[in-house]
Amino acid sequence: MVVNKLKIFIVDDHQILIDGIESMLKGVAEFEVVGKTLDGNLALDFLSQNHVDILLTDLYMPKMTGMELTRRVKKLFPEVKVLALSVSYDVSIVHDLMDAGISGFIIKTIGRDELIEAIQQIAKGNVYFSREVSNEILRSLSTRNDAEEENYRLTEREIEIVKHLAQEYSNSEMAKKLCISERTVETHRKNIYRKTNTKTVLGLIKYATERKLI
Amino acid sequence: MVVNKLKIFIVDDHQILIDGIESMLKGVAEFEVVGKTLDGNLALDFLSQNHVDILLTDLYMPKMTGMELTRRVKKLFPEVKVLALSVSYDVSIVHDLMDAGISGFIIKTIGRDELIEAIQQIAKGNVYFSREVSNEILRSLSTRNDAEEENYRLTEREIEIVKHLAQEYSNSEMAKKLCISERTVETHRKNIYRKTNTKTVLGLIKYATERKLI
DNA sequence: TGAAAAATACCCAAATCAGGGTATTGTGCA
DNA sequence: TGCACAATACCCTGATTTGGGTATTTTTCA
Repeated sequence: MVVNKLKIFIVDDHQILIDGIESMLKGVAEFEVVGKTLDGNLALDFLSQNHVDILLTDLYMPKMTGMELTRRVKKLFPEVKVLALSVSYDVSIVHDLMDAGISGFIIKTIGRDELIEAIQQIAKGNVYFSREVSNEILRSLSTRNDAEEENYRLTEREIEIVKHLAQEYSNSEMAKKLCISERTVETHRKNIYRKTNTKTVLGLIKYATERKLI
Repeated sequence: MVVNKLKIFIVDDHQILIDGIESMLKGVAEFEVVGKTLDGNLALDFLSQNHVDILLTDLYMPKMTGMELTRRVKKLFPEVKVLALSVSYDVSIVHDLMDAGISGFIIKTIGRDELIEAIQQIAKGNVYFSREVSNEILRSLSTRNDAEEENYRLTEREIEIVKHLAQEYSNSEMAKKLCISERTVETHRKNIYRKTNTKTVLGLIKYATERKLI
């Protein structure tokens, strides 16, 4: 008797990881990788025309973040289960991901076996989090409310400013380059500092680098 | 007739990438993954006891960077060819890697085919760089020699200042912490900027990081 | 012991940034 | 159609940094 295979779709901006995961999942009889893309939009296109059980997505991607992709997927195709893959964990983002309807969250330090386990669990309807992540969630629940890490998202324009800051542009240089007033640049910068809770360029660039915003 | 397989060893702090690459290379008859670790030191241990043709290593790892691993490997086992894998390219680091004796440098946006090609090329004794990387190297070579790279050395105190700057200390904070006048900190800073030919904290930190001053 | 280098400190001025506002316009979503 | 948000721009002020000096003391080393 033929069992229906779990149809899996992979999104990651690193081709090598896609290929690797695909090779890895090929060895599992109950899985079938039905597609893969480097970019969230193409994933949405695919989902609109094909049946997919599980969407495995990287969180930090240039064009569309895993968060945004999850939101859209759950809105358009709520039956698709989403498993997020990240290089690191960050409790604040996990919280938002759960709001967005994520089914699981694993970090890249895990191996083949745990990946397979995670996929099997969420296929059953369970929720799966890497041990590191769930520990951190528990820890943060117990020490909540002291330093409320608000999770503001930077707008595209703001990220553009951050990228320029990373290249050592001054406010006036950015104003010239982007054809906007220096006042506007200052406003963006203020908003960015407020949202990221940073106070210096260096701190901001560290923040942005850690979160792969740039 | 049995052909000798290329013995490959993988080092990456992300287990999933290791497993993925291994699965990927398993499909290639001429390759054999003889080992893999999450950590450079264990790789060195392995190399001391086993024959390995190619060491495939991530560049950014917590305990030992790919750069350091490359240096040690080429010193202890010069016949082992090293292929570096990175999420992004940075010309200055590529230059240092070549000094360290690297055979190839690829970025994670490449796929299975290019990875295999890269391994085959460097096994032959050739050098392989991802297109993005080699383009950038050529570009940087063409714009060389304009800003004479004087090799001033920073004093210990100056490096101490740089380290504090990297931790987002302001001049007045450093003055307090180091028990010196704010004027002195300013002087150090001026001298540092002059010696390193930088103008901003961020630029300085980049300079210092590239040269491993901090 | 004497010269060189390093660390210290100060003066001055201009440029830049940080942080507090408010306000207008356009766009997309409910 | 109206609200929320993004992008734009301006006001103000104080803090901080940058960049040009000079100068003294301490350390290092030939």
